[in-house]
Amino acid sequence: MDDALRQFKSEIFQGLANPTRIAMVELLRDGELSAGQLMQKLGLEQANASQHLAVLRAKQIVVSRKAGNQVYYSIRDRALIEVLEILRRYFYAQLSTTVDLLKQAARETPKTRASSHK
Amino acid sequence: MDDALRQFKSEIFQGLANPTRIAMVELLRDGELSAGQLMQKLGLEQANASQHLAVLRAKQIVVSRKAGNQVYYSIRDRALIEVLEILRRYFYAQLSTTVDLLKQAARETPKTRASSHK
DNA sequence: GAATCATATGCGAGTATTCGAATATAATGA
DNA sequence: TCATTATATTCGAATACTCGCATATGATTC
Repeated sequence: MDDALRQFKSEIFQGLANPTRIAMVELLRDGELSAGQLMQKLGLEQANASQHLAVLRAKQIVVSRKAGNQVYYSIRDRALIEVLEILRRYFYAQLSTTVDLLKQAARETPKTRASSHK
Repeated sequence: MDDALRQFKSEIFQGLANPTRIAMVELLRDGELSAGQLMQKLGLEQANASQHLAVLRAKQIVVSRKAGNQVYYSIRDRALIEVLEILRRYFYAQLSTTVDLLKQAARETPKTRASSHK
């Protein structure tokens, strides 16, 4: 039954494993938006936006609500926002580590900058 | 520069978008393990384990430490454990919602169980 | 009903992932 | 040096993803 959980997690991750879809989820952070609004805000082809939304739906990341002519999307669970937030902090932690390493490398080999790493 | 962050996030997600790799990260939760230990605990082909570990390395999810003959892996940042933990809670929340829906459906159509949802 | 707007789906090409089998490398010990 | 152990890399086939283009569906308005 643990397998089911890992399967579930990996599908969530797969759903989020694309920058466009992450942008969509981030835009939905503060409330629902229609497919058209998402498409416009992200400058996507209509079909492409719809395909990405289909993935997010399939992976249970968003839910959709039909209102007349259009379809409104919202995040199914705030937990996912929390996940993105953790990764944001992680990113900056990583970033400063990297910057520190670069600074250190620069100090150790001050003559040439950018000593190509293979 | 927000694009870079989304790119980064999506790569992390891509790295975790596979049940085997999730299992690896979970096994590393309590400390480092060698490639061989991971392979054995998960019953993987040696090459396959190594490939998955390469992905986890490439996506900056784990770090490796060589000790003599073998290579020990550990999680680069506890944040990732936290992410998995959030998804675990999310999973059970989803699960009970689903169970509730099924119970409700069963109550509404008590004669036949499993009215195939297409 | 016809025209239109919002969204979804199907198709095909290009690219990326995943796996097992085979091979390569690197450290250890005889 | 040779053999052995631990790990990594390469290759090829199968599968999956992503995109643009074309087409389909569904609601609204005339």
